[in-house]
Amino acid sequence: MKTPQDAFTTYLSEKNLKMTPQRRLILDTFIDEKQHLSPEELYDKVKKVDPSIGQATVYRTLKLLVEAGIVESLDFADGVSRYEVSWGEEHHDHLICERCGKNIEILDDVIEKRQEAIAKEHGFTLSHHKMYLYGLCSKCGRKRS
Amino acid sequence: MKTPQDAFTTYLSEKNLKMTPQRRLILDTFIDEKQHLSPEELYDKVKKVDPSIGQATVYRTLKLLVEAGIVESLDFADGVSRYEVSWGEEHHDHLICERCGKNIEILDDVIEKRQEAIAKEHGFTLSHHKMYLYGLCSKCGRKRS
DNA sequence: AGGTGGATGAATATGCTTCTCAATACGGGA
DNA sequence: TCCCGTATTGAGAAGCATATTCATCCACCT
Ligand SMILES: [Mn+2]
Ligand SMILES: [Mn+2]
Ligand SMILES: [Zn+2]
Ligand SMILES: [Zn+2]
Repeated sequence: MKTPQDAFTTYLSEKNLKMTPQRRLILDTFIDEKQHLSPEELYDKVKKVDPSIGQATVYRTLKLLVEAGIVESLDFADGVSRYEVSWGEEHHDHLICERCGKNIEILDDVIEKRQEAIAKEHGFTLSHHKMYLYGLCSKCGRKRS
Repeated sequence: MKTPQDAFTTYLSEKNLKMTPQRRLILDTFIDEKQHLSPEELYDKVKKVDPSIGQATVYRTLKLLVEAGIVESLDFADGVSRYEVSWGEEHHDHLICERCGKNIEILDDVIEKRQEAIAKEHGFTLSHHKMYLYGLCSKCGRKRS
């Protein structure tokens, strides 16, 4: 499978857009950080390599990466949007501790199949879904204040 | 079971807060509209009855209603927060058409049980979850542009 | 009546995200 | 190589939903 970088280059040229040093740096930095990053956090990382970069460019590039199907946007309901590199990765959902923020990636075939079935029952063609499970992890559950 | 209004009154007095005409009007209006309302939409409805009401009061009251467990906040990824009255209603999730906005409430026992099981496997105590299925409804799917 | 604490509306502030704009970089053709 | 059109960029301003501030108001108790 193509690397995310190659996929991005391909996507850009298809749209008559250009691969630039800034875009390359932003994607490379994102891939290095295997995390659920907010635009601001990614901007901070990128600035360490190229302090002249503007945060508008980070927002714009994230938008492009989502359109290109290389990155997915997440929603942990913590006030900022978050992203993760999804290219070449298996789909998964998230189990989140509301106290400490611990975040576990989960995947359940039974659920995924039922989601498809439910959509079909209603005549829908499913394009994607979001599922977030919120609760307390074992550590935080014990010392519940 | 208590009505949402009674539940709200109870909650307020427990917290040494007061039931006011504004709060009563906001909840009554919300209950009349069996919809997924945004704060702005609710504000517009309420203003028709009492034009002197402030939108800060709508935001504040919605927050209280969520805390009281009478209302739930939703996230349809359309740029605004949305709410629905959940008191006395069965939990459900949503199936959303990305083209026309059609919104179907769904509930699947298999999924709900698996969610609990997954959380347990990871030592989590689940407090709640969000699940949104996005796609195209039968109408919009046919005339795909 | 006077006092106390919550509630309110208008205005202002906040925080994340997007847009505007002038300057710059790039790439293909003369 | 120079020219030209287009895409890109960074800085700052603007948008937009939501939260907060603050002076006033009101309900209730003594
Ligand atoms: Mn899933
Ligand atoms: Mn559910
Ligand atoms: Zn935890
Ligand atoms: Zn539709």
